[in-house]
Amino acid sequence: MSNITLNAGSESDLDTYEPIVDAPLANISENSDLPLAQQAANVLRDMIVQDIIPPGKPIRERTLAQQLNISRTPLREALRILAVDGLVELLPSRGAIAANPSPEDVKHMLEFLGGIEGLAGELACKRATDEEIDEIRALHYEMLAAFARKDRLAYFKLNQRIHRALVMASGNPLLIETHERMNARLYRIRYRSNMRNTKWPTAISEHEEILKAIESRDAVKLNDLMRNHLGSTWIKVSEDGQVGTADHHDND
Amino acid sequence: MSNITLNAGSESDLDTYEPIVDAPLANISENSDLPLAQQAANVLRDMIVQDIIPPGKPIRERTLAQQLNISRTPLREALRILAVDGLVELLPSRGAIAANPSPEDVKHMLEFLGGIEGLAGELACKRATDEEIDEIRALHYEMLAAFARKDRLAYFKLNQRIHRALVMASGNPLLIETHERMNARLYRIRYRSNMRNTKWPTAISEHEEILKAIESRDAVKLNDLMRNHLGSTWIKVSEDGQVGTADHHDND
DNA sequence: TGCTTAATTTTGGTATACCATATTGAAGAT
DNA sequence: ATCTTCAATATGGTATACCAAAATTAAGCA
Repeated sequence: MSNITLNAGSESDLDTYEPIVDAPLANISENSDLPLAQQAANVLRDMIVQDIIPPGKPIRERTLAQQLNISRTPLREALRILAVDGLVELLPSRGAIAANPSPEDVKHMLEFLGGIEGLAGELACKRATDEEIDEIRALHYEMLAAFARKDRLAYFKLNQRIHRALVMASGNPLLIETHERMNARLYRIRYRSNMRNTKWPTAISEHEEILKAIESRDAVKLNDLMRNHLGSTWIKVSEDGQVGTADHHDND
Repeated sequence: MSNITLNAGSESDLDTYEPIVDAPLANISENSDLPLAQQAANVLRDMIVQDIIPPGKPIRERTLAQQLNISRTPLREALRILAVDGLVELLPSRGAIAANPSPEDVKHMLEFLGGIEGLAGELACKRATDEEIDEIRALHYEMLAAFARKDRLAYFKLNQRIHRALVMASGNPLLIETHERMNARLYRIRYRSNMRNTKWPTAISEHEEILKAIESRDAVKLNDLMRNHLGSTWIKVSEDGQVGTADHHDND
């Protein structure tokens, strides 16, 4: 039984689960033009993605609303939004918990994400501007720099940016949005996987091929590469066994 | 300026826009175990998909809540859900309107849906059970029957069922869900397109090929077929010009 | 001591009240 | 007659109140 709380500085699980270092949380401000529900959804999304709210953890409406200084109404709307996004699971008349995907779920998600990236890569080969490709190349070399320094965090973030840039270059808003959402759902898992990954050189060589493919605008090749690129993530994840934080019937 | 109202029996636009005949609307019942927000989302989804609420039409919370015999709270939650689904557009502090995709949007959606179906088809070739393929074959022949009778409505529904069955056979829940959602967003448009389609025989021959591919479990072939199968829809849509019901600054 | 059951508390679901902003319509000035 | 300005109204956004169903705890029984 773990005891992860909403507050930073909680006690257990920290030896096995390093906190995810990331951008600061989105914050809720009075003078934003966005409705509170939307702002709350953004904050909550960050909290779940960054493992501040770990998988399976019940989300109590009153307490969380109080912490965010909003009422339950916009918070509930935010929860509905995140449920459609797959980051929150709504249990009928039993409230919400942070999504807790099974290993099988993760396998499906990675397969799906690979497919999306493959499609996007194929389209990107046809539609990317030369400037977009230049930027991808630049990111690639930045990533190599992070690799050389063995800076796993920097590597991870650059890796994400490259994939994102490739998908953006597809020019299809639905691919972009779908990619972003699925990425959020997998972020936690891939982050952990990245920090432990022993097959780093393999990933690097795959990326070399990806860069070559987009540079030569080889659509079929890039599709295939990106389709299977995430496979290594799955191997890592499955080797590590643990995917989520399992049951969270305890807390606070 | 059109005058389509929520109530049946409205006046104009009916000569150019036949109502979409479909299954009865989901209904809101007291004794359902689903929360009202979820039920309302289902009803609203049907109303939008079936063009009872036409694209661009403002959705007034109080009036609609009254019509559905619920309060604004669950209705608003439903609107948030549908917004994530892309069926509703939320204008900040100006409420919600039924989604009104531009021709460009539709083009992207069809491209995306084709990609999803291609991926699903490829996986289906590898994973479909023989029984699933049998069922697809059966649906195919039912569809041919509808074609022989020139029963466009029956044809359309069977066509949808075939595509759905193929995607289901992929065994990937995310592909299935994504397909279903995108299908909902395109339903209205494809329905209209189907009712006017002049290249019916072409579609039929494509379906013959699709059936052959899944029967022989030719993954690459089926991917390609399904990927480009929807292209004809776009040609039709773009030829017809009008995609949505344009502006709806008037109403009620 | 362990199990069943009843009282209590917590929690999610829904309705309503209230507020601020946006929209509409009327009045007045040019 | 047209534009401007201001009041009236409608509408979305948020908070709160209330209820019913769960979950928890306490009490009673075997």
